[in-house]
Amino acid sequence: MEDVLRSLGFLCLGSRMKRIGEQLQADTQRVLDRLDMRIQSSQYPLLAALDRLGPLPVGELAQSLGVAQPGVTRSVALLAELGLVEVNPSEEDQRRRIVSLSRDGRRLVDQAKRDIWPGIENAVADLCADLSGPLLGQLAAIEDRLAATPLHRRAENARVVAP
Amino acid sequence: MEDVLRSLGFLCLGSRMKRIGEQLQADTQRVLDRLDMRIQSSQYPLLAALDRLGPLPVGELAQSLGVAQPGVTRSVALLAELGLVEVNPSEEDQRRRIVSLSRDGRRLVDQAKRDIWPGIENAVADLCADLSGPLLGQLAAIEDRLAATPLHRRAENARVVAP
DNA sequence: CAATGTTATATATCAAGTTATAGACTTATG
DNA sequence: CATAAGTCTATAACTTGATATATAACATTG
Repeated sequence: MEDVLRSLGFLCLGSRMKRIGEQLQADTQRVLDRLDMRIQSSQYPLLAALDRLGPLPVGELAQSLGVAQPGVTRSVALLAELGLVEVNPSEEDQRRRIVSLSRDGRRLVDQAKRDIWPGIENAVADLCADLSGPLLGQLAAIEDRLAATPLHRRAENARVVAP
Repeated sequence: MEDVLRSLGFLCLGSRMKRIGEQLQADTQRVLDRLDMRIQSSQYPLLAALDRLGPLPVGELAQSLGVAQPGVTRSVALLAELGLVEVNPSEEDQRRRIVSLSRDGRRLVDQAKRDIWPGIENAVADLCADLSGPLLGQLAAIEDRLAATPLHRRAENARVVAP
């Protein structure tokens, strides 16, 4: 069966990148599920942002993640519910709400940085290894490789190779 | 403000590709809005699939687009509502419902192929022109270029260059 | 050939993004 | 200094993807 998005090339590049991104996220989720993590893969970037940049107001968090503010408001509400982040009003400006990692969130991030993220990063790096040339060709190669060996298998192998 | 997804590299490649895809779709939508098209940019791949492959049952349509079947069922219902596709039960197998372009759908696709898609394709090709090297670098270049000159501006220019 | 299993589609629910807008607070100005 | 304008966050409504499951039609088999 012809892959129409691939055939259409640049015309549907947006749909195609979205599709690849979704598959990567879903595969990553599988890896996390096996490790008994209780949050969605899509929440990690927010936690990583707080880890890298320290406490941030909602708007700057959205900007640093490159998403719209309401999405961050919702994610923050969810993570606060789980006890992974804390939200405090800013002292200088009562409109701003400063988001920071809670103790549990700190622990989760530290564990992820040590035990989980390296494996995922290696798996994705493996997936993209030795790619070069035009973008569309690289995307096709990624799709083919993912179909041949899903990410969670690569994560296992990668973990063996990089202890 | 640091772009966290970019800093995290392979670890968040899925989120990042999704983000780029969404921006491309949104920008494409802007181009279409200006041209008074009444459907969403995300529906075009389905119409293009029917155009390329002819009438197809729902499942094969999903497969050719690389998305899950319920998404196609929903899109088809929407496009049928708009009168752009028709759905008929298969004769051999009463479970299958064959989707095809209606007369209006045919006309829309023909018009799009003639007047609209080339401009979009050129704009995206322009966006990706002269890219080479590692994937992450190309993605960063695309993000930078999109930020500098949004797609709808490129579409205008591309149309002038390629009559 | 009835019962069981399989397949195709529809439906329900969820997730995570979007835009538009409202409400609270801050800043600027006449 | 009161009011107007602006900024920050939350909420509502929508989009578009996903998975899980129900239903209906077909296929197989004891």
